[in-house]
Amino acid sequence: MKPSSRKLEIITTASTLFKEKGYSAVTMRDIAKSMGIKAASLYNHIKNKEEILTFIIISLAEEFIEGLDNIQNSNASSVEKLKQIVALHVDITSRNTNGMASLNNDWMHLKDELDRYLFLRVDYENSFREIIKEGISKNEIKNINPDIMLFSVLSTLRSLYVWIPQKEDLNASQLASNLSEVLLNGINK
Amino acid sequence: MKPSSRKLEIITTASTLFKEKGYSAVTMRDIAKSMGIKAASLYNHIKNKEEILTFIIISLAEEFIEGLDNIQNSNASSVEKLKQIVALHVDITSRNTNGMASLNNDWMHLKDELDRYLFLRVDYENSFREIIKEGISKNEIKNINPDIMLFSVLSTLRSLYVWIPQKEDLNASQLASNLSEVLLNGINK
DNA sequence: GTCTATAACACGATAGAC
DNA sequence: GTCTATCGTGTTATAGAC
Repeated sequence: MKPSSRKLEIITTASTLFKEKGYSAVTMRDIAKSMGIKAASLYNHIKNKEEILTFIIISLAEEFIEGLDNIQNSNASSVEKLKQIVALHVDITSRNTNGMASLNNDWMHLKDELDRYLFLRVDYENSFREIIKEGISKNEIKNINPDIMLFSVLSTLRSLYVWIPQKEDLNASQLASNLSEVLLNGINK
Repeated sequence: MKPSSRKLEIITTASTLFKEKGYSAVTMRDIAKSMGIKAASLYNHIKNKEEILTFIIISLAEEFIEGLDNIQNSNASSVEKLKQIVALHVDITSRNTNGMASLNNDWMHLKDELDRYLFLRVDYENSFREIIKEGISKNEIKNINPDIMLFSVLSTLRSLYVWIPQKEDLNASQLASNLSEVLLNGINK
């Protein structure tokens, strides 16, 4: 999908508002007011409110799937793959913190594309889990319940959108390497 | 605050719905329908919709503050304190996963008590950060940016409400000890 | 304590002028 | 491409009967 520039403007404006108040609490009038136009004018560029949310969420979800596929098909070690996943999340989130809020919190308001989103999410988690399991069997990663490790790491990565805007002094590669250290080796000395 | 049993019933019913769709997307009619009564009847027990959200969030926030105070004032080592914080989150979240969803996602819709909530949250994060810094100075914890460690651990703990209902086979103490291991010592072998 | 009825307003979306 | 005007519906909350 290649939206026109005006449509993109609507989407980015909406993303900012969705992050602040959540999809349901943001009205078409809110979005229009932020752009200095009337709500009715929005419908010359988009079909309805849902289309805005769908675009934000699905395009991000696809970016994650594509990134993980590339990592999975590389020859790197399991630990190296995990570091690349951390970098992937830092990269995508840095470029679109507002959209990441909707991906995390507003997906349940999807209609037409809800099933596809859920499929992509399960697919992503399964691939991630496989990399962890592969690391366990290759003796690179501790033999703890893989679900607990997946949950712990993924929870942190999914929360990056809250934290990155508050820490603009750290650049992406510094953040990714520090975060990899903490997630892989813990905080205990 | 000691709500009547009927009021508590409204609050727990609302919590379930708030977790599924978020505060803004849940109507008074939805809550009433779940209880088998009409929306107007709710107002015999509560002042308005906001009061429900306020009760859910503030009582949980106070529970966390009280728990962290107890941990902070103990004589345990820094690492031991961190393990106790993990157990605190597992405990509170296990007893009220629905309410934790609102605490995490719907706090911005508070009105009268928004400032107090924000104060409690900053207070909690500051106390948590102090325990980490104390651990660094006592050479118990790695000398990495404390904010990154705080963010990483707290993000995982705050996401427990999503995960605990899916893993009912693990009891609280097992989960807390496994999670402490992963958060403190990482997943790398 | 619950009901019906309704006030007062906000919502998403459309029609048609410019 | 934006506007004004408006439709049809959904929303919180209240009034008053039972």
